[in-house]
Amino acid sequence: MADRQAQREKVIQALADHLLANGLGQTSLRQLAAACDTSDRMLLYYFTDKTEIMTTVLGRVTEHFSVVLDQALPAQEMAPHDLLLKATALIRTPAMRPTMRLWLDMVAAAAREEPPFPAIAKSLLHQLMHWIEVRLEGPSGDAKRQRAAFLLAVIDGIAMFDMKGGVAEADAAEAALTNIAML
Amino acid sequence: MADRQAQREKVIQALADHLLANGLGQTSLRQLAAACDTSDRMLLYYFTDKTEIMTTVLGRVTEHFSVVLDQALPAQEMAPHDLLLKATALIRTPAMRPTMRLWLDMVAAAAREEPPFPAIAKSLLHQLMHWIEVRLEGPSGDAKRQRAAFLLAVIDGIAMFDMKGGVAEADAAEAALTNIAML
DNA sequence: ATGGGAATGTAGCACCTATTACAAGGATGA
DNA sequence: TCATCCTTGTAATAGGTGCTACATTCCCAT
Repeated sequence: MADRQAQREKVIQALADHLLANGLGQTSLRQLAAACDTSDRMLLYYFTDKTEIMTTVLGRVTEHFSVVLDQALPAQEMAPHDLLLKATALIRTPAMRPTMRLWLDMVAAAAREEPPFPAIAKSLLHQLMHWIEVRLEGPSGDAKRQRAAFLLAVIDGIAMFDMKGGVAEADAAEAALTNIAML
Repeated sequence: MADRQAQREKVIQALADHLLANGLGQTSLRQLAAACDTSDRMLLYYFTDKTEIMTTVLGRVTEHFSVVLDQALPAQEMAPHDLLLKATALIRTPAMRPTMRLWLDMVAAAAREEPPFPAIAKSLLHQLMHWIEVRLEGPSGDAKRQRAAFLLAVIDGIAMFDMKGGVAEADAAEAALTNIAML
């Protein structure tokens, strides 16, 4: 019998992949179990709760998300405009789509005050804000935080177009970015 | 017995309110029935399907949404900057919050390719684009469409902050709007 | 080899889901 | 008055949900 801790680790990875591929819609214990080739019984042996499963797996996903973002764009200050273009292009990458879709699912659940999603969403939001602030040139302070929030809104808004089936609108908004100036 | 058509109409209204108040999370037939003071049995007498219930009610909600938007801001051309400020303030109104939350739920469901949401989301997206283009000064064409898409991305992105529990970030992004210039 | 504990399977619980079959109420036209 | 049809209730279907009780198998230390 492979020892419990190792098995649990494999399950977390498999479930992370499953959530990325299928979103928060197909998450009954039986479906999750099928996705990682075990039984619902065993899932509740590795974890105490369905809640613990979800928080653990989603925690893993968001960790990975942060790492990917950090590696994709060096943590080096740049002009707002450059950051806007690069971050938007990065986040609209096909490889990023599953992650963004899952992120959207989580935000929706958070907006509906469904634990544990509000906490997860807020935490990831702060991480994203930090990711931007680190890469944004200029002195820290309220002004920088405001610019960062604006950039994140734009990037997120454009990514959201893709989720709505509005690829054309996303392309259009991205094209418009070249004509934006931030004072 | 109040005639079927009239009763059906009342039910649609009550369910629209219920969805606005509770999102797409609490939508079992029994819950819907309780929300409009009838029985699940009767819901399936007024409508053929749960799907028909949802499409009808959500259609009503989006219709109402469009009307509210049209009435809140006169259909008159203005500078991009003005439109951006006014639309953002409008959409962040507390009264708008239920609608935005439901809209978010629908986008999430659409992203997960769950019928009938992709169609609904795309349609509403086009309505919003049109709403902006009508109010945006300057000649029509690709350039205008791009600016409109950008504006919608910003507005939506800021509204999304509120959904994530990031009121502070939404405020910050809104404050940053005064320093944005569109060429 | 054997006892003990960890790992896993089987079966079931009580509850929820959309939907339907059947029957009964109630009004309405003949 | 009676037959008919529109409306509504009751109850059941077949399946899904998170979770648990019990039993079994398996490995490892003694």
